[in-house]
Amino acid sequence: MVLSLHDTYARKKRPFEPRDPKRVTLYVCGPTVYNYAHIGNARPAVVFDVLFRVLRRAYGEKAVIYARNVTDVDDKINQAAIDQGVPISTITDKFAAIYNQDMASLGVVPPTLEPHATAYIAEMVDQIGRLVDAGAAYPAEGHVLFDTTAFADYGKLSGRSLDDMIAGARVEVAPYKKNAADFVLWKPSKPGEPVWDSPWGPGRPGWHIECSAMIEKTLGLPIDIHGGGHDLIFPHHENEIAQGVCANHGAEYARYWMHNGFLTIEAEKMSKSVGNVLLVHELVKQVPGEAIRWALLSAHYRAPLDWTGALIEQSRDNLNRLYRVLGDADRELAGYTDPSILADGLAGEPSKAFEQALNNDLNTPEAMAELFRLADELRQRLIAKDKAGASAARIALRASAAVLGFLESEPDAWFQGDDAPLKARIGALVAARGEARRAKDWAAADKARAELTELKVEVMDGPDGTATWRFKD
RNA sequence: GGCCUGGUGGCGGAGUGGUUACGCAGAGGACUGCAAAUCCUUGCACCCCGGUUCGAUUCCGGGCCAGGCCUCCA
Repeated sequence: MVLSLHDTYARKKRPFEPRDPKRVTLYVCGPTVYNYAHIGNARPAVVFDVLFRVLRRAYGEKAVIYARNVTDVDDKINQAAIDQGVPISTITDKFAAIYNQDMASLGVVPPTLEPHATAYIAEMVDQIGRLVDAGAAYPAEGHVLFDTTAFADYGKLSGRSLDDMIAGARVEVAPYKKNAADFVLWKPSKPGEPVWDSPWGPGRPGWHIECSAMIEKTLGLPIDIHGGGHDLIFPHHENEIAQGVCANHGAEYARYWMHNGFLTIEAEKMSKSVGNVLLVHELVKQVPGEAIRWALLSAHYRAPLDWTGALIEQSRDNLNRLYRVLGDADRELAGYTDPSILADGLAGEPSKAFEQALNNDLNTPEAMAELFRLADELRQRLIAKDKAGASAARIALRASAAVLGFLESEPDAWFQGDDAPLKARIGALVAARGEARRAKDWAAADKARAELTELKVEVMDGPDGTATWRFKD
């Protein structure tokens, strides 16, 4: 089955056909590194991580080039540097590293390339120069502005006309702009801000030019897929197209545009003023990264997602269910050697239904429902004592889940953590309870269970005094 | 005001022109020393109004509601 993706530009789902199946290119707008990433920042990172994984499965690991930029020149960064009295790089290095750590904790695999804006200033200056030469940009009072009337398709991605934009302009138009909708490509730096030389005077690049220059340099036009948050469609992506096309004699810029929906917190927009900004850095201390990832993928990527306490609880419960089956399977199948694995040495393939769900514009909720069907299949095989069938089901479940970045832990580690001394203590209590149950000393058995409950441990008794246990959430 | 999303059962959330999503929570049963886990059974839905149709939650038109963008914002 063919992968089909919703293209914002075409406003419909289209079969995905890369320009060159041996070199599939994906670009996603990454973080501005001046602060910790919040859960809203994490959504595109996780969504496009899934796309990256799907593309790599389809075209091969080496065939997919995924670039996610790091914006390290920006007003907010400058302000943070001034506030803290440190060089810009102190801020950007720190938060770029933290961003990568946080994303890794959510199971996001590193992109192929992570271009930093400050490493591509020369390319930006070059692209601005070509825009000026092409008559699509003009210098004015130390700035260089893009002339939006020079690009006939300006507004096509976001569905706006220039008239709309002028009518809707809520900001005072700078006097040096020819048209209200014109945007900055280059601007003079204020004292104390980072500054680079350019033919139009010292200064720094505008925000939009970063991405188009880096795309041109790192991936080459046209790229196959450009992704980002829904809120970036206008003006950021609209402007990128204008720059990329006009600087390259009308060449195509990106062949598919994908945008993930907005995330709210308890039905409210996340903002500092509301005080509901949820940092990934803090969240991963409270819940497993996989559960956060599950929550982010539990809605289709284009749909709005409301982040609530109930959502994250439910996500953890969902994973618990899958890990429980897996744990039972591991116990039942201990010592069982699967002949199919020996035969071809394959790690296993996801189920057909699972792949179909993902191929249908990354329908992660349906794919996750398929994980439950596979888990159910596994459970039924275990009940039927069908070891070969159970083994096959376990492989399908793990292989499918792996495409989404789930079930990456061992079940015992998921439920029991890695605190060895504590585990030893719990193990002793569980054993004591088992002894008591064999002796039918119910009082002693209940006492051991009560002590375990105090440690937030749940015991699951088996026959003959055997038992498994896990931490309650 | 313009543009873009979305509106499904108690909750989260897919999908479909006419049969089950799936998960969580709830109810009943089995199992269990009692539990937990597990299994079986089960109730609960498609924003409103028109239209197309034998038949619409699904297609078309209109409306209402919620969120986002139009200024930095994923």
